Amino acid sequence: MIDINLLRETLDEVVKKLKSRGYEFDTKFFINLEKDRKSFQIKTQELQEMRNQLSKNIGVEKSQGKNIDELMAKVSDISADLKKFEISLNETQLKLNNYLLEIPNIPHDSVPFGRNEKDNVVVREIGKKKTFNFEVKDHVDVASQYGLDFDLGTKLSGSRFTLMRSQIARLHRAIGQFMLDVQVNEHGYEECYTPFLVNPESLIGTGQLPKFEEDLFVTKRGENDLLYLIPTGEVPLTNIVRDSIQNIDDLPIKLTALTPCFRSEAGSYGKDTRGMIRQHQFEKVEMVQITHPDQSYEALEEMVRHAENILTKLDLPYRVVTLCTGDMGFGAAKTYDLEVWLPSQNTYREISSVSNCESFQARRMMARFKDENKKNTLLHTLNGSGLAVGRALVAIIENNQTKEGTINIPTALVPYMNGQQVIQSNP
RNA sequence: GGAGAGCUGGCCGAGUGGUCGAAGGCACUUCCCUGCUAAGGAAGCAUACGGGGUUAACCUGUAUCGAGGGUUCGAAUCCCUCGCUCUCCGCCA
Repeated sequence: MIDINLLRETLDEVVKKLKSRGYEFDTKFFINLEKDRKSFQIKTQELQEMRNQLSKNIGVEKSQGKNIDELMAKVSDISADLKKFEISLNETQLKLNNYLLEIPNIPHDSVPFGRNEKDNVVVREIGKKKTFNFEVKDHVDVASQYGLDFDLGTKLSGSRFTLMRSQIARLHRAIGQFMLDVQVNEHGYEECYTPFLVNPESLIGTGQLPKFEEDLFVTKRGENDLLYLIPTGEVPLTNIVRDSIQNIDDLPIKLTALTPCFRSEAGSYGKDTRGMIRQHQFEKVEMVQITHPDQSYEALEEMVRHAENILTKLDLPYRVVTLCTGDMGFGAAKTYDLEVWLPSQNTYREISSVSNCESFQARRMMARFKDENKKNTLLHTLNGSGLAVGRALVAIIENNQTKEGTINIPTALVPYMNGQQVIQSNP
């Protein structure tokens, strides 16, 4: 949620910035609503003040034995009047709030302008793309013989679900464990195990609700008792600080978790239908940092390095891109994507996304800290993948395939594979 | 799933219809006193939002005693619904 005071004070500027990311702000709607809100609120509070004062007088005069009928009648009138204004005020504030909840974050000034992913800016390309002296296969063709099974995934659940078994299941587990260990042991994140089902408040806090409900899987107990499957570990990790006032000395708070992620991907029916690039369920190691507002952009760069470190250790070629204004996610002020090289597609594909949400989520969550002057101030929240496990598996399979159809296991993962170095038919 | 108890400010804890945003204590901050062992004294100390303003510091108002409704001139206090916590029984990994 963006700061309503920014809208009140610098409306034109905010509207312009939102437009740069493709959001049309309804200025007229907002101004009218805000005008209503103000008049209703002033009137309501005025009447409340009168009522409180007169009611107080009733108590006093009653104890003095005076006749209070006239006063009571008067307050009664005020209360009736007040009720109307209270209802109007509530309705207006609800409307205003609902509108605010659906406005995306304001892009940081350093974010390049652009309309879509074509306008993203490559920051750096790291690692040598391997050359193959044979025709490369994609991960589906390489790994089906080792336990990657899409048919059974479909049988059990439907499209975009995968069953992994034997060596591929093992490798998949190894990747997740390895990534989590690096984030905890080398980068200083606190390891967390989180709920995978969360309440609507949490999803409003991080920005998935109310606007993107169709992307979520929902579970139902009673009619109004909903829990959602987390679309990313960002949700439980970031919401740890919801409705809290943190101590400045505890900042930054660095959290990580290996969690499954569930996405209904409602708007992506035609995309990536083959293989496990785009699944309804996948695992991801998430990094979250809760920082002082002055430090969030340093933290952003640091988190990109933390994600890069994983790719480097896995010996995977990748590039870092800065997302342009038009391609950023809802809550982000600035985002870097890490894209890993996939030889079968002869292209880079997203494997990590690291964002600074500034105070956007913190405002929704009322996540604050006592600043240098003892004033409650909104925190900044950042999140990033470190990394997506399923896509890392794809990248490893494809980049490390051999002419013989075996898969070399990256050195960093060998200890997690009980010393195994190659995936092959009879290990 | 059954039975019972409870939910008040950072914490403990008073308050059962009227001047209560809420006694008292602890913790914390500043100051005073004291030559010193967690000694004494004074003051301050919740959050959100609104209005005004010389727009960081000030003045003022409103709301908030788990949440939401209701009764009432007036609700922390009475009624209803829901949520959460704890105890006992059952069940279970």
